[in-house]
Amino acid sequence: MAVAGAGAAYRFHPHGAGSMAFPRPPGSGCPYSSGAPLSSPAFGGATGPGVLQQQLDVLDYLSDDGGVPGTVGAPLPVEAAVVPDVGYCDHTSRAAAVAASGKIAFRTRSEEEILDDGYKWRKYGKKSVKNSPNPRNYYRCSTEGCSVKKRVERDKDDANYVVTMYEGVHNHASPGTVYYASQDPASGRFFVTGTHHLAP
DNA sequence: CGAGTTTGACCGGCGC
DNA sequence: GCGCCGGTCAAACTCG
Repeated sequence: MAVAGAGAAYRFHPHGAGSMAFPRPPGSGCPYSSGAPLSSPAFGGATGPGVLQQQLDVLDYLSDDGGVPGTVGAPLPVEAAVVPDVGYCDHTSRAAAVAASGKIAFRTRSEEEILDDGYKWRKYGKKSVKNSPNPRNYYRCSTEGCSVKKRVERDKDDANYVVTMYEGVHNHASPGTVYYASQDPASGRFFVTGTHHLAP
């Protein structure tokens, strides 16, 4: 896919989508590779003003039905459920389907299982699942009227990674967290280079 | 005391 | 039809 090379940054804004025109037709090109929202040059690992460097340093796009890594996909982890413009850097129909369904999964290298994505989540269940030694945790957006859910579990192959699956689209504004990511041209994987918590 | 978490029970979907 | 499994519910519990 036509993604800019190392250091090219993706800027994800929870409210940046403007309208909720979702989804954009696949194949219309990656809005990020064309430059628009990610013209922020402060990336490539640099921590710009207001950017909080966090421990999330690796992202892996996963499918929504089993977490098969490797597909170069939406570089949008946390904001995926918020910004409909997710998944368009992935030109596979599968990823488009994932985006269209409001489901997205990704893998994050983090010590923390709960990533601060700007929303408030309420845990409603925990279950150990087959084929994984780690339990899966179930969360619901605690905002009244919002039915977005997410599942969080440790990667069965590498406990250093947390697999998060979002389902649904928030119907409300979030306190706001902007995620910055860039892609490693060698591996094709996306890296979170920083986050920016917006003022409420 | 209210909000959030824990945890066992329950339910529905799916494969055999 | 049956059993397994993932997802959800809800009562009890914890914490601030």
